[in-house]
Amino acid sequence: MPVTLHELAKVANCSVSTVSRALTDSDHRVNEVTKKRILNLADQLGYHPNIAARGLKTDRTFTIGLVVYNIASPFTPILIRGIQEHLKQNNYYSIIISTDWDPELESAAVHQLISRSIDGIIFVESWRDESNKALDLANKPYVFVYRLFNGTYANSVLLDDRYGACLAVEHLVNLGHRRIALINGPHDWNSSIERLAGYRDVLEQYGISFDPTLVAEGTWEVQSGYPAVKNFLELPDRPTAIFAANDLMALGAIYAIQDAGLSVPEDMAVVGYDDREIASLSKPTITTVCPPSFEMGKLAAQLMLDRLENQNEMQDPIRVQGKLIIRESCGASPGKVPPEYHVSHTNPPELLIRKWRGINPGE
Amino acid sequence: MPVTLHELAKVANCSVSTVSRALTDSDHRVNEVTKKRILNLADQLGYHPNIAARGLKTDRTFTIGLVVYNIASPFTPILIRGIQEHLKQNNYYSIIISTDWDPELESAAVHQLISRSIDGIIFVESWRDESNKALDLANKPYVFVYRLFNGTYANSVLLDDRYGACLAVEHLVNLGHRRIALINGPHDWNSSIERLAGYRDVLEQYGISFDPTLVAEGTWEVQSGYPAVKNFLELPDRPTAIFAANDLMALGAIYAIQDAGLSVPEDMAVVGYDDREIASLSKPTITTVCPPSFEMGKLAAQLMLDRLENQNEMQDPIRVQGKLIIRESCGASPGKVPPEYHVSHTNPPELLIRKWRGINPGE
DNA sequence: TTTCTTTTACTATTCGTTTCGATAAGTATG
DNA sequence: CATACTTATCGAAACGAATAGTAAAAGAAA
Repeated sequence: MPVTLHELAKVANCSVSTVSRALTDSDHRVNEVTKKRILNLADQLGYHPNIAARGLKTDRTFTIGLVVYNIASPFTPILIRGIQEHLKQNNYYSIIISTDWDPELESAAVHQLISRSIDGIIFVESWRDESNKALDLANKPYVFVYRLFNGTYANSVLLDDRYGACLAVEHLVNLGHRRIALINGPHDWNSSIERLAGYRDVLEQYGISFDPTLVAEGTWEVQSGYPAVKNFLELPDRPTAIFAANDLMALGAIYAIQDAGLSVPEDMAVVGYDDREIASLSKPTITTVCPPSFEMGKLAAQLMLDRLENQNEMQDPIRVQGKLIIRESCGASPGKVPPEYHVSHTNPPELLIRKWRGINPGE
Repeated sequence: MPVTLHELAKVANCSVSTVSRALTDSDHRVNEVTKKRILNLADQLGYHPNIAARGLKTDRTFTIGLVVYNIASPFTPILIRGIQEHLKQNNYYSIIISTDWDPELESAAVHQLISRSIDGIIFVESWRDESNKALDLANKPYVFVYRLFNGTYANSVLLDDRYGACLAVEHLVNLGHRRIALINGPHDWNSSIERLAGYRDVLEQYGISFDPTLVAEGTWEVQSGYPAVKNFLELPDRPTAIFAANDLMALGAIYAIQDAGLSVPEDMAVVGYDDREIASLSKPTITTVCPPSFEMGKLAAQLMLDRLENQNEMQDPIRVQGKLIIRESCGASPGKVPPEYHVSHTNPPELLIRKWRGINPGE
C-alpha cells in the first residue's frame, strides 16, 4: 500500500537504483540536482523505506530485541525508556518481550526475535545465570543489564550496590550516628552481599566496630522490616539509626518505630534504598539511594551500538553508581546537597559474586 | 546467518516450495511422510522463518505497533502487559514507541511503524484528540485505549469512570455515611466530569441532597488533597466521609485528617481511586477503585485481532468497569466482598464528553 | 495398453531494497 | 584524434519466503 521505490522512480523519471542511491546518502554517486528532486518527491509522496526489505539485502534492521523479565516491575519501565531514548537517537527501535521469569519463554522470545531479524538483543533484569542455547544459536550481539551470564558479568551494565550502601551509611555517620543497624535482604542474594560489604566498609573507615546483633535479614517485603525493628528496640544499647536495604523494608521499619511510640527521625533515623515512589509519599518521606535506571538503560543501549556500529568486542561490566536522595527520615535538611563520598571501596572481588539475581519482583 | 528455506530444501532433498508448503500447513498438497521429515529437519537445524521476507510477500508481519504516551507512567506497563500477553497467544508481537506527549513524535512514531510494516497500531493513553494525518496515510487498522480520536470514541477501550465513582460512593453510603465529600480532579477533565456524575448518581439514588460545599477541586496531586480537607473540617456540618478522585489526593486527605488530630477511618472514612501501589502501603491502607488495566489491554488487543483476522469493522467504544478494593480506610472489614452494585447509571451521554485527556502523568 | 484424474513436486516470479557491473556521456591527457 | 579517466545513470541479480502455474508420477478407468 505505501509508496515504493518503484513508484518514486516512475514519477521521478529515473531508475530505481538512482532513487535508492539518492535516498541512502551514503553514496554520493548521484547528481546533486536529481538528488534534491528525488528527495523532494519522496517527501511529497510520503515515501518511507520498507525496513524489512532493506534488511533482507543489508542484514541490518536497526531493530533491537529487548528481553525483559517483567515490564510491570518497578524499575523496568524507566530502564526501558533509557534504552529506547538512546536507541531512537541513533535511529534504532526495539521489540520488547516480557518473559515472566520463565526460562522457556525466554528461549521462545529469543527465537521470535531472530525470526524478526533483529540486530542484537538486550536482556534486562533476569535472575537466571545459565547460558542460553538459543542465544548462542542466534549469533547476534547481546548485552545484559542487572544480570550475570554464564558465570560472568561480561558485557553488562550493573548497579554498584556496595557504593550505594556506602552512601547511605556514611550519610548516617555524618549525622553523628554510631550505632547503625542494617536490615538486609536475604543473605544469599548478591545485592544483599554487596550492600552488607558497603555497610562494613563505612564502619571500618570510621573506626566503628561491627556488631552482628545490629544486622537483620529481611525478605525485601514491608512486613519483614517490622519485626527486625522490634528486636532492635529491645537491645540494651539500641541503635539510633537504621539502614534498610530497600524502601519497602524501610517503610516497615518506620511503622514499627512509630508504633513503639517513637518518631522518625527524632528518635531513630532511617535510610532506604531504591527510591521507589513510596519514598517520596510516606510520612516522613524517606532518604534513600536512587539507582540511575534511566542512565543504565542508556549505557546498555550504547554498549549495543558500540558492538553494532563500531564492531567493538565484549567488554568488562560497567558498574553504575546511584545517588543519595536526602528527604525527611534522617533529620538532615531535605534537598541539601549530600556530603561528598569519602569511603573508598574496592570493586567487588569475584568471590563476592556468588549468586546474582538482580532486582527481584518483590523488591 | 540463520538457516533459510533454501538450505532446508537442500538438506531435505526437495524443492523450496515443498518445504514452504510443509511448514505453512495451510496447504496440504504435500505428502504426509515428507512433511514429517521436513518438520523434523527444520526443528533439528533450528529453522525460523524470516518474518520480514514473508511479510514482503504476504503483506502480514504479525507485528503490531504500540504508540504509548509514556511507558513509565503508572498504568501503562500493566496495560502493555495485557496487550502483549493476548497478542502473544495469537502469535503476534509488538513494537513499542513512547511519545512523551509530543504530537510531532507521535507522527514520527507512526511513520517508523509503517516503515517497519506493522499490521496495525494500538494507541495507548494519550490526551490528544486531534486527527493524525500520518495515521490516515497509514491505511492500517488502529485501536485506541483511554483516548478520544477525531471527536469520537470509535474503536476504543475506555474505563467507565462514572461506574467506578458509583462503586466508591455507594460503598460509603452502605457503611452509613450521609455527608460525603468529593475531592475531584480539575473540572474540565473528562474523568473528573464522569466521576462527579457517578457521585451524584448515588446521592440521588439514596435521596441524599447534593451539597456543592462538599465538592472540592484538586489537581490530582497529593498536596491538593490536604487543603481540601482543611476546608471540610471547618464546615459547621462537616462530612463523615470523603471520596477522592485518585489515590494521591486520598493520601493527602488522610494526612490532613491525621494532622487535625482525627483518625481514619474512625473519625472520617476515605475512598480513593486508581489502586496505585501507595494504596496498599499507606497507613491506613486505602480502599480504592481498581481499573482493570490488564484486561483493558487484552480487550484492545482482541479488538485489533478482530479487525485483522476477522475483518471486523470499526466498533463502538467498549467501556470497562473497575472493581472496589476494600482496605482499611473506610472501616469496612478488609477483604470482604464488596456489596453488589445497585445504583443504575446511563452510559455517559455525548455531552458529557467535552475534553478527554485520559490518564495523565501526574495522576 | 491408453487415457483421464489425482497427488506430489518443481520452476519461475514476486515482494521492496541494495548493490555490482555495465553503459554512455563528458573531460582531460598525450 | 585516440585513449584514459570521471561522472551520472541504468539494468539486473540478489536477499528469504510465498505461490501461481505446470509438469511429472502414480493410480484409476476405459
